Amino acid sequence: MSKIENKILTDLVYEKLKVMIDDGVLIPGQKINKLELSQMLGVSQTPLNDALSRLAGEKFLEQRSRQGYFVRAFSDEELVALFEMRGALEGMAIRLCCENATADQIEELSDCFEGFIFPLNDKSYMEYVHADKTFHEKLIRYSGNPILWELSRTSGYMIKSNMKGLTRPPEETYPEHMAMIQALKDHDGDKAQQLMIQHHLRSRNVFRSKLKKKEPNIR
Amino acid sequence: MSKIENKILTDLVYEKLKVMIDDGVLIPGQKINKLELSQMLGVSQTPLNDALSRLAGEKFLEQRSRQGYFVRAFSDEELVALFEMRGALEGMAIRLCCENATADQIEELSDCFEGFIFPLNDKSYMEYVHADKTFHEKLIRYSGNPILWELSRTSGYMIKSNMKGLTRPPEETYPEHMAMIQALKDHDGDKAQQLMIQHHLRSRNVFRSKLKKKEPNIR
DNA sequence: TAAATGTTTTTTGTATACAATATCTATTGA
DNA sequence: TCAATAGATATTGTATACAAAAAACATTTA
Repeated sequence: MSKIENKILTDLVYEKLKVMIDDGVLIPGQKINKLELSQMLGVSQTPLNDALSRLAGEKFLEQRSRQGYFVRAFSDEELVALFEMRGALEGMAIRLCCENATADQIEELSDCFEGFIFPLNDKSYMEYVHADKTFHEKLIRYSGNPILWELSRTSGYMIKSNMKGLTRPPEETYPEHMAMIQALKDHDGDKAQQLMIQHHLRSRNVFRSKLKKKEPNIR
Repeated sequence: MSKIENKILTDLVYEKLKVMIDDGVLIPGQKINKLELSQMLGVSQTPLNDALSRLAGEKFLEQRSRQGYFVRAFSDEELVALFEMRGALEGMAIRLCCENATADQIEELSDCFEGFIFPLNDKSYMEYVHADKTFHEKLIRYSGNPILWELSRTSGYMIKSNMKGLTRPPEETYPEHMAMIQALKDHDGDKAQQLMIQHHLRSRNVFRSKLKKKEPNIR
């Protein structure tokens, strides 16, 4: 039997704000006007403050002394760092999946990318975006590591790096995903981890090359 | 010229609480009495609340609806997960060090474990504990990844897993550290990452074997 | 015009009050 | 003696008020 929900206002505000960030109602870099926002949500400033602090702890927001809260924006340099982090975490996740995931779960992961025929049309492109997201999410869930799972749901880092669309075209990433799925089926943790790390480092390189083009002008 | 500090009360409370958790004044599992604590610190409940929320976001505390805040305690299962996470993150850190760290920085990393002669006496054992901590910390700093660096300073996961003493004896970990340092000097990122992951997974196994001994009784 | 100064407005950060809820304690009945 | 209930106490969660600081605006001066 499911528990009766008896949530606290703070939690409701917290969840609402997270959705607002996810939906782009609150834009990266934007200043949060506490008074305005609390009136908009129909709550006092106290539960809003609590929610804002928590979101700052989770890196969705940034607090600047005496200036208030701002929606966290990631520089190109930080985006590079973000993909390195994801490579690390998801690399470990897929390794653990090789050890812990059931046959059914591996089947499910494999099914994510079933039936794509290239070149993709607009509809199947959208489906690929979705497949990509669920694949990486399920990997974490089936890794059996509760900390990774918690991080993926509550860390602004993980969620924000997942938000923007694809960084590389499906033609490029599809074979990489296939190779990972093969490694999963072979229960080859070392191989799978290597592949996942490479997968994310290649995405990182997209941002890093952007960065390098800028730098010379600054010097 | 250094800026004049004009910190907010919330931040001071936040930092104080972090020290209190680190020093064991606040014990894992313990309930936080807000009224008592606010009086102890000589502040009102508002800045305390903000600090508590932030610390919950960073996973130092846990908030249970209508019961308040508790110092976060990690089960054996979560400790296993924690070391898997550290393996992932520090594995990436050492890989990046192979790419980005300067010769001086690699020298500095190597120096951490200079001059240990086995068997260690009480004094040199303590020095080894310290060396271990600084080695892993510097790796993250010299990786050039600002997100990893931020995480290592503000994530309850990272800090808490670092708090307890050594999980394995120096005799066992010393050669592992030496191998990593060699890989660093060779700028062999793949190798270094592999070694680091194995290093932490072995520590994980210490907790995992504890877990397995318990399980059969539950069934 | 543009920079510097002074004034007003807005917004933050903090304290405090209070109602709702949980926890503890005492009492009753089996 | 123990469990169940009712009452008292403590603690949380929320609203509100207000001082201090920042931001915006207007005014003066070069």
